[in-house]
Amino acid sequence: MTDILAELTESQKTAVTHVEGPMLVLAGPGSGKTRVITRRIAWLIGSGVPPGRILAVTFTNKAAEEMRSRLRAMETPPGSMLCTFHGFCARILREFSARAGLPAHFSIYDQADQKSVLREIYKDKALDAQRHPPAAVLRKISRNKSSSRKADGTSGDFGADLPDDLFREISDAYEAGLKAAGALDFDDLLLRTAELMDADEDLRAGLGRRFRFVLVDEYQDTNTCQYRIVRSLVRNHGNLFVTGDPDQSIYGWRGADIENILAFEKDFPGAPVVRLEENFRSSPQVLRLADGLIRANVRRKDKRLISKRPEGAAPRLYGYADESEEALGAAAWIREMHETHGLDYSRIAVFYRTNAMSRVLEEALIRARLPYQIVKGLEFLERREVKDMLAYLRLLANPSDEVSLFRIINRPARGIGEATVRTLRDRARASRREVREILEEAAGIPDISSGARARLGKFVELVAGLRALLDKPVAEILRAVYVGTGLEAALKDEKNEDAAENIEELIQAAAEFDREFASQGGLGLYLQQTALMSDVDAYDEQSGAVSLMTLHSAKGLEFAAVLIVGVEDGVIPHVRSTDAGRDIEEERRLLFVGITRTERFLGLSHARTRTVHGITRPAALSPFLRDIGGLEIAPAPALSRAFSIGRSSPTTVDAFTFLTTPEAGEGSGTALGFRTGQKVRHPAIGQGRIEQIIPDGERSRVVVQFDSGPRLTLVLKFARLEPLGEAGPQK
DNA sequence: CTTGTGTTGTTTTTT
DNA sequence: ACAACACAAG
Repeated sequence: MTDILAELTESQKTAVTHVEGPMLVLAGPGSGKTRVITRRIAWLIGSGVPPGRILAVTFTNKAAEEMRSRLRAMETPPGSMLCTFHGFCARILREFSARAGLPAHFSIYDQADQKSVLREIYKDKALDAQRHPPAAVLRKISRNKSSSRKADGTSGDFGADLPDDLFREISDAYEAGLKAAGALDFDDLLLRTAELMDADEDLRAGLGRRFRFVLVDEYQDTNTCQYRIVRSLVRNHGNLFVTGDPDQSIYGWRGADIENILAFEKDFPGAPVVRLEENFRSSPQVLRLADGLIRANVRRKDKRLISKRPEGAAPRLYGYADESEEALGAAAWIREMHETHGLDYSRIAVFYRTNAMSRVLEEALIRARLPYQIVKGLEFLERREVKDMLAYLRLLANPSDEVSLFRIINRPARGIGEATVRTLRDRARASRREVREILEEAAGIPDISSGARARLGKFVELVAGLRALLDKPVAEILRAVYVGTGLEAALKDEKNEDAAENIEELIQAAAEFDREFASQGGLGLYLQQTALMSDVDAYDEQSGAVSLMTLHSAKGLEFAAVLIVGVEDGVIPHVRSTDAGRDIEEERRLLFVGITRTERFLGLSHARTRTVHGITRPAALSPFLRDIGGLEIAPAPALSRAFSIGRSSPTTVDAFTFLTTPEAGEGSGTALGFRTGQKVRHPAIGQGRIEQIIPDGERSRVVVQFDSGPRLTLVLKFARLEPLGEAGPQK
């Protein structure tokens, strides 16, 4: 019991030893939050609470796993429920499937599955996917479900021709489709659980007794459904312990409501609030930068960030001509971190705003022969052959699963073509029955050719045969599917060794699952786990490789050295986040989250032009960096030539002078020193001629036609244009 | 019914 | 610029 409190600060102790009643822990980045949660679980158990009475909800499986292993290390008795919200809900819904009106083996549909459902609907209703983009429809459906607020009109979905009644029609058909397929999407998992507890008081109270102590991590990222679930769970005992940080709320776009944490004290009057403001992760320099940045936000709880770490290196800002140079610069930066500072590659990370930005980085790292891992776990599960295999499994577990059925009915090719499938589908729709029922009696359908009928019959038999294996270990089922369906033979025929290897890997992994979870339920749990896997879950801290990931994925992780690329207006904050009334503060928080992952070395980089969708545009430095103008940032030294690759030694930053010495930009009049027609030189792009001047105070811009081709609009202050031959030749 | 070609959107972030 | 997807030919 005593070592549970070892090496804790006073406020951490207060949180750890809290037992009855609600508590809010406002935990700044690096403040030992995970430690507090795990120690509190240990404390509760040490005080006699049976482990099974404790529920701790985390944001990612990774975080849950981390806690589990820390508890194991502390030799805390196992048995507490540590999982993600979605995992928890999936489990509850499976346990009480009958009361929830769900099939025992409901499927969980991911985004790709959702799209398939919509595709079918679009076919049925002859809708134009161009005019009414399915993605926009899905976004809206998701929003409605996860906020479970009355839909507040039709705000937001720009560009989508989606009148209310059409949306309602598609949305209704979508829900009907899911229901018929015995499937739930991610939002349903939460919504149905919330509804179930509202509708079934016995069940709600029972769960409340079962989970007498509820802990919720990352509370700032809960949406309305999750909030409802939590409130229902603790209604009788009020033992709710939440940790979070409003400044790290970055999931508003998927329905997370920062109000949940901001209003905690109103929801639970008198609840003690513990602030963890000491940061055990980042150097004072990093923290100062982060603090200066986040202070610009209005909707937050004021909070100090106090570094308990020794002084470190000054954060640097790097400027490059374009994203390729930036990527090469990143490689050089990584090398410097590794070689001069002796950091292991696995302690180094590069963050970016969008997944698409990883590509250039990858190319550069390959060229520089640097080991890296892209934290994107779903890539493997998204392989076609793997998805096919999983679709078979889902179909075995849930015969109604139409998306899975259509996916594999002709995979490998077994002569059941589009025409046949359409007939089945149309008949099912016409008679308002499930496709599988039609399929099973297909032998008697006259408008299917006898050949096709025979093939359908064989398929039905095949599936029935496989279904007999349902209770076997997952690896065994997978093997039977692989061989029995002829997939193995087909891949061999195609000489598709990659695919074959992937499937072998899948079976291997399943065998591991079987060993670990044999007792807790077979195929159902396996499918649930694979469906609820997330990107970060694949992050391997011991890979010995540099980690590349999105800023979103980075949350909860920490690295000795962090480089954030693309710190530009339009990237961070992202263009799509600035329009349609979305919250710009969330973008600032995103950068804050990225910065605060850093222990010692922080780099920010930006490119002066960036190519997106094949269009090259000039990119101004992120306006967020202006918020930290008063802070000390060491000048960015050009990286030593020894580290630079090819011709791409990084150029020193332009904007920097402005940030550190504001007076230089303001009154000097340099901005006005330019005139139309003047020849200028840009350190990265080369020579050019000013075509136009757009005066706009601090943000005065010039349009420059460069000799090398591009015509760019540049913000004078950032662009560091040199006047060239003032008395030079005039036309 | 598969295979190849052309056209289109796609990209913000994810459980 | 690229992938997915529809459409056309073999």
